[in-house]
Amino acid sequence: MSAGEKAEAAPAKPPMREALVAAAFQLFLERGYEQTTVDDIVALAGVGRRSFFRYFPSKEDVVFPDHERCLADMTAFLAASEPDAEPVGRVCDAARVVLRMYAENPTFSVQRYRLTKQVPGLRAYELSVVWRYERALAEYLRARFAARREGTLQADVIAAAVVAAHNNALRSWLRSDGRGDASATVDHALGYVQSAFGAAPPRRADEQPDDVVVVVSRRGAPLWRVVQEIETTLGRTTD
Amino acid sequence: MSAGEKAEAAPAKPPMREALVAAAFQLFLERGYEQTTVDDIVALAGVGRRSFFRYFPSKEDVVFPDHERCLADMTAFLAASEPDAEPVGRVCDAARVVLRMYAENPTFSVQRYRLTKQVPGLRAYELSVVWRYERALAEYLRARFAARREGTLQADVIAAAVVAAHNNALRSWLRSDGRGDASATVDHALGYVQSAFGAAPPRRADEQPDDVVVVVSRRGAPLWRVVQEIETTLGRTTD
DNA sequence: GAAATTACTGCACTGAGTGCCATCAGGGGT
DNA sequence: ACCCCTGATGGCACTCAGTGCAGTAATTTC
Repeated sequence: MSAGEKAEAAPAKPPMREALVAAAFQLFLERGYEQTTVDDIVALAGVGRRSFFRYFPSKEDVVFPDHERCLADMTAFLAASEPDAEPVGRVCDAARVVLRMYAENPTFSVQRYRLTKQVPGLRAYELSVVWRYERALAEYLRARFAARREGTLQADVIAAAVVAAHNNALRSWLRSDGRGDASATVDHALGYVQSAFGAAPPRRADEQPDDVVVVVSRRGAPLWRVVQEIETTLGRTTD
Repeated sequence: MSAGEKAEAAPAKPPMREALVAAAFQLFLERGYEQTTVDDIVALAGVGRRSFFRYFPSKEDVVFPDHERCLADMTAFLAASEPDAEPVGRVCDAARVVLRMYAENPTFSVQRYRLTKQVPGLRAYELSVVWRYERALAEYLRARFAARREGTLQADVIAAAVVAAHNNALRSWLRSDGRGDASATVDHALGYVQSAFGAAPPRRADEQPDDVVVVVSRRGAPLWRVVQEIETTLGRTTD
């Protein structure tokens, strides 16, 4: 109302949207999500109730105001991939696009994390948001794996693993109130996925592609230990 | 519906619950989920509206009437694991517990699949159901991986991969109207996950624990191929 | 300056979900 | 038989999210 903003930076971005988000979070933080009605929000923002649902299809959407744009960004990022790019590494980079969105507003992301952590309805909504990211990754991988026999299976599994690793790192960062290094955390988590699915981290041109690795194992050790050994042996060479 | 079961197996299961599910699905199938109100359902079932919400906390829950029990079954299955069981194989078996629930009622599962596929609200609800399964698997793995450095990360990623593989196989089976072999499909999908994360099939006691295995690999091959090679070399000895 | 387009508001309505109380069945105990 | 207690049910009124429709103000366009 009283803010005399000059309309020049954003291409006619409606300030009402931001006002609604601000009013909503103010109320959510001071009395909780479920104790806040949409009428409360629009009353604080000084707008009509109908306008709220013009900008946000549901009450939950106001908690994730930028995910629609972020999903579009990620999809565009994947669509802009070079056709010979390494697929697993590419979807890992796509996950980093999402992480950047979170890292841009640490305080907002932490507030939202606390909210979604304790409101079951918001957790469920977040799942549907994350699911759309996962589907976008899986669709990209399916297209790239079309030639493989188990292409869609591998695509779905790898997409799920990438999202899980991303979320694990993201939550760990959010739990630290956004103080740690988000990029490093997520890089590490995605490195694990890449090592598991053999997305060979891009090998330098000067390396010998025909190197031979010899692994010796007692059969008494569980297989997963052997595999871990091999993973570190093979994976560490370039990391 | 017409089966005149003697009340001896189940401990006094309320028939009202079944009646509500039957009435709900009848209406959902003939006019669609969103075109059916709770009042319609209770009118057809001949019960009071309040009773519906006594048995199902929300309208969505009537579509997944047995998932609560199934989740309890799966949790119990994991809790009953022997402490030295191979963790990844164990969560794969837990996923098979869920699959069995679907396979018990193929026609019902297929009907529900068609419904959830085209109703966004139900898809979102299914995500929250699946998420609880995934969390149960992840919690089990976290406990088993407590000693590892990256235990929680590995647990989350593996749980997500198992769920993704299970869902991929399950959907493939549902898309075939429940005609194919659900177990074989899911076994194959879970085999991929096990090969990626190195879950060893249980080894017999009469084997030599001190055998030595040598694996040779060109570095040019993707890691997952190497892992597959190792898995067959080590795993085939007992399977 | 009129017309058209757009952004916003108000109002009434549907439908999900909840709290409260009345009712009715069965089971013991006396 | 009687009463009491408990648990399952039904009925009602209420809140609140979300929608359709109509009306109004602001901005653009000719």
